[in-house]
Amino acid sequence: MAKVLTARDENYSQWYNDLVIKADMAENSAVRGCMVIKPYGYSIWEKMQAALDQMFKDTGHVNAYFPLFIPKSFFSKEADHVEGFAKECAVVTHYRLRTSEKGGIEVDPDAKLEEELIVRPTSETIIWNTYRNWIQSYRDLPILVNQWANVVRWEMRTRLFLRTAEFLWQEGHTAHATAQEAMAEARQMLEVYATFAQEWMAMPVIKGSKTPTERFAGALDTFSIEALMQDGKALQAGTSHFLGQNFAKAFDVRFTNKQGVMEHVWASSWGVSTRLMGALVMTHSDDDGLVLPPRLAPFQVVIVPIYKNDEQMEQSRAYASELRARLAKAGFRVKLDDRDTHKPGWKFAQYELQGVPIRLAAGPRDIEAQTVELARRDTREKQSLPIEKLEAVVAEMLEAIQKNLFDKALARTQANTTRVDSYQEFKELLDSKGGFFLAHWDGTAETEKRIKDETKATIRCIPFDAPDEPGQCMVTGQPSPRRVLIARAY
RNA sequence: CGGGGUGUAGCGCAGCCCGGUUAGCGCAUCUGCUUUGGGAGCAGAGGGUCGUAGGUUCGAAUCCUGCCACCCCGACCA
Repeated sequence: MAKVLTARDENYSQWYNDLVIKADMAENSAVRGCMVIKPYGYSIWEKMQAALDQMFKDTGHVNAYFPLFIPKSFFSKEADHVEGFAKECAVVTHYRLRTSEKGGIEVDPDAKLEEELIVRPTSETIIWNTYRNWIQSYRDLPILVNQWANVVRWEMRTRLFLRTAEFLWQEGHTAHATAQEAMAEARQMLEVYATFAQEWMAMPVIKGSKTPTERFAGALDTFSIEALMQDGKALQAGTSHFLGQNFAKAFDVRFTNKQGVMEHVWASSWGVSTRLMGALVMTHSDDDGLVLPPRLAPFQVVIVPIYKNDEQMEQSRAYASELRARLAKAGFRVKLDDRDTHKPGWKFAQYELQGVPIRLAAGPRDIEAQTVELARRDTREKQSLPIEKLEAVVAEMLEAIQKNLFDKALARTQANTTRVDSYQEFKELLDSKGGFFLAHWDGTAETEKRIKDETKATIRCIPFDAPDEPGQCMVTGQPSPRRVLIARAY
């Protein structure tokens, strides 16, 4: 088969770029740093959205929508927050164009905005400014709102899905009467993300707390799920934040508690973005293309009819069409590709590139024997299946694929997680093997910075499940209560 | 923003150093015939302001200057 992708071990990032484009997920647009998400890619994103949205609803959240534009003054109200985002904000300064004397159009200098508007890089400020009007009493709490939206962060260097100037995401913003409640919310939503990553994306993750330097701008505590990609680099797949009373104080959001005392509200926020698409690609796919977990695949099964002439074409199409109807009726997402404009071999390769979990092929031999050829994407196994077993085998196999993908990714993550006790050993293994490292750290920002400057690796998180294990910092020898997760990251 | 590179058909490239017929190749597209169980073959066809503006020259894709765009490597980041 003709290779259309760069092999992973030849050039991993080239492989990723090729794959996203060849699988028809997304492409670069006329706007620098912004991508076009194509229908196939968007369909995967819709599957993610649907699953997450249901999980949000199941945990008591409701959706709302806040403006794309944020008055500049809002940003300056929370010092850490403004500093965190100032360098990557797009700003709207004018509201009108006019015809230029030289032909074409130009910005009308007379249409300058009184107050410039920031295109949201995140919505804490506009939302907390709004919450002020919604909250007077403890009876108004909690507020559990999520929004699905686009945000803009003017990045220097971009990559499809992994880092784009504009991206799609959801951001949850909650308001609570107590710190405990807000913290519990942040922790709960991280669990939701971990469950989604593992059960839907088949992507194992490590849950933990960020160090103070890696914290979200304006948060008191940031939690994340970290996944290990096939090239040995970590990817932060979701975050939640305990915001304390920072935004409530900045926007003067207070409530009267049960004792009749005025208090500032406690907050959390949490989000995942289209970056999950990149994580999905880099977790399971191979040199022949995308490999999708069945629960997120736009099509779980694709059927390709085989024929040599018009008569056979009609027969194979009818046969395949029946199979399609049976599978659809059984509740599977199934596509019949009976186009006569492409040959079977081309279709096989294309659907492998697009990661369809199961492919069925049916031709004269199958009609004769009442069978169908079934091929599974993850293991490349093929078998001839009597059609009476179709629904049962497909159901079983989709579950097997979903499980196999997770098991393989988990085994890979575990095999590439190394406990190290010396800084020298860490540096050597980081270059030769990569992956996650569990090491002792003295808890200081200085040591953290030194590791980052010298190795480009960062402390990804302090894992929740790290056991108490007193030791000595691998860099300074100072005491450390437990190991932290370190890796080079996207 | 620093360093490097590239702009030629929808995509990928050659041609440029050393200026000179009608700018070429692969893939893709279109037509016809043969094909169709792993990315088909043959024959034919269409498609170009050579990034852009100026300059040098009898003559510029080719030489010179400015500008623009994009890519790669750094610093920053979900």
